[in-house]
Amino acid sequence: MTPTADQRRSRPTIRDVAALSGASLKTVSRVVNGEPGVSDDLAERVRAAIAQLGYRHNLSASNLRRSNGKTASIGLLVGNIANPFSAAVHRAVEDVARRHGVAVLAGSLDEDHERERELVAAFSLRRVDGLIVMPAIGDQSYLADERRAGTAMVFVDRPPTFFDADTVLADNREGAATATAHLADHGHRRIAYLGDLQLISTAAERFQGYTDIVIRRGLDEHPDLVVHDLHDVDLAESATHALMQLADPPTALFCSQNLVTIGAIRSLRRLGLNRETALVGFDDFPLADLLEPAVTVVAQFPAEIGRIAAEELFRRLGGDTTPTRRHIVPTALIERGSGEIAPLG
Amino acid sequence: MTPTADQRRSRPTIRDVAALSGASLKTVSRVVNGEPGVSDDLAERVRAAIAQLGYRHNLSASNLRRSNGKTASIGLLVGNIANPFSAAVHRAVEDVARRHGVAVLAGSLDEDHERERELVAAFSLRRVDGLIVMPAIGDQSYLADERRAGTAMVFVDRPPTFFDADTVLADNREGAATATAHLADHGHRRIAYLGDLQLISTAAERFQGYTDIVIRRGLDEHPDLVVHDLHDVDLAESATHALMQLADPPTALFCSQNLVTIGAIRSLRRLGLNRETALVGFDDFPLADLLEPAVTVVAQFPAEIGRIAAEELFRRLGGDTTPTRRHIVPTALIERGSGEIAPLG
DNA sequence: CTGAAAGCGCTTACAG
DNA sequence: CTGAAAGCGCTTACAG
Repeated sequence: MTPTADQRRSRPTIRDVAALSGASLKTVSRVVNGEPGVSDDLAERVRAAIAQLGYRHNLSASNLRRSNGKTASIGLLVGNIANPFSAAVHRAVEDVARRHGVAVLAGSLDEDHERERELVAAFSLRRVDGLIVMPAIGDQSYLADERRAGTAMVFVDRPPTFFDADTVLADNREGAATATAHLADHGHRRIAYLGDLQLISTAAERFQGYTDIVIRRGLDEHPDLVVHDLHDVDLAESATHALMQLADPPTALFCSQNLVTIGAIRSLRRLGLNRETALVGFDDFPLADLLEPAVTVVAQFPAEIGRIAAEELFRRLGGDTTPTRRHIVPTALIERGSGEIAPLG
Repeated sequence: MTPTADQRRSRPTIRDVAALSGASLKTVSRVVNGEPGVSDDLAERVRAAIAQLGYRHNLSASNLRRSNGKTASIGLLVGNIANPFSAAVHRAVEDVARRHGVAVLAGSLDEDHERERELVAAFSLRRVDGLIVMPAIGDQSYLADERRAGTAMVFVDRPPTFFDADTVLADNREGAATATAHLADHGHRRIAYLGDLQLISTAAERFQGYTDIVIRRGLDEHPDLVVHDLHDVDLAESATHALMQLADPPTALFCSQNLVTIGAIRSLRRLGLNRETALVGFDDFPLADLLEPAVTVVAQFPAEIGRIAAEELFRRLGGDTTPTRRHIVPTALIERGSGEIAPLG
């Protein structure tokens, strides 16, 4: 006896289903794809064979011949999958993709341009229909080939460099201005800026927003009050420590990013200054309301950013060829206490 | 003039590369796959053509004919991609997969068994080589077909039900016992248990660990001290509130899960009891050290769990057919303050 | 309503 | 070292 499909370890194919049900390949294909024009009787026999064999359609093989060639999968490139902002974007993208029957491949860039190119290549090899990219520092002109091949693309959180594509951004400059103005409104004139790598566009935008208010309100300007390139908690903590040792220390801090905010809080705690130094952070974080004082932040809405980006991508995949768009998602100031501390004296 | 490959919008194929370089399909295939036996000269011409055309290998087509049939992609199913525990597992899996040149498809289950089946089907359709699953409540016997078809599988965080497969778990029972014993060591006899859905195996294990110590140490046993089925922050908060209104309230709380811990803390804060009620949480969380009091926890190591699971999966994909294994990853008590509060009086 | 032949982009199994 | 033919699992484009 020759082995039948379900005795072998390999997967049953459409051929096995055809043999068992006594239908042709094409008829099985029709049933599997829900195409009309198969008698109820035959369709039922085919379905029974599918169930009996545990047949599972091969999407890749199907796509190879199919004219539209969609793989029903998209790629998502974020800073770091384990980071709450990226994770919230990811979840929102997943939810939209799911409604479209599309699977999501995801990868972390760790601010590494080489890694970005590798991941794009890896996803391209797998013929993703589209890409949602939170780009690393570096330019995106290399994506031209990819787009020419028909891959849809949307950028999130940061705009692409030397490349034009749909982009969904938080209102970084405005949000930072709001944070800084809020501190000024509470009487602060020496407001420090603690920011991430200057090469990151969001950091640059947030610094602009801070500067806008410093100039407009005539606040104290001093090079010591501005610290850039704080990319992790430890750097932020020591920078804050140094800042508070100045002869004339700031009375308020604007922290342009999550990890910076946490580093600054650690430092203020250690110095016992957390109840007298005002602080506003850019980007909300879990438990910000349970710290003492609770932390005032400019919240971004990563889930909203992810959702819009995914919808934009599917609009493009649906054939929309209108000019490139840029969505700006507003931020919101959440007053919790740390930003409402008045300057001493 | 007929359009050439790079003028059309579609992707160039191996055929276009062959035509441009003057080599045969097979030779181009050899170069693309790094197979030996191509003269330097020809290989160089092929590479030049690839670069000029922006040719990108089609992994699906390649796999269709290839004997091993590997898609170099795996699927990861977690509770919720946006949850820190799941996200940490995901990142660890990504890092291992990356070293193997494998891409990761990920999806969230939201404790929904139907969703689990849908995602497995969606990933199966895409012929993932393996699956790493943090299963939802419900049984996993439906995976038998999938495994017969050759898909490797590893379970994380929770064991599969009615299905045997490699599994990587935290030491839930032991960790919960350690937490409870720690509270007893600090003089507590009325220790409440606040837990997640009893149907979740980790919750059941943790309750066992709590019970082990209650019995061994002869601690107070009262039905009011045990609250199950707290699946979110709000439920945990109100359950804690009710607990503290008892005629004889607990002097210490063991919170068997992250969100429960946070809900309990919110409640204690609101009641002004956070500095006099001892609390140990299962599973660490960001900023636990910055709360007041800082939160003592039994830490799990999700990155470690994810890494071991991924390595296990690749071991199986590499052909290992030894019997199913179960890895237990130890937990660690981190004393930060909340767990070291002595009972009043 | 049903199916036989050709072909998607690639690799296998050969032959030179 | 190099390549022509057949075939992977499916769909397209036809024909009945």
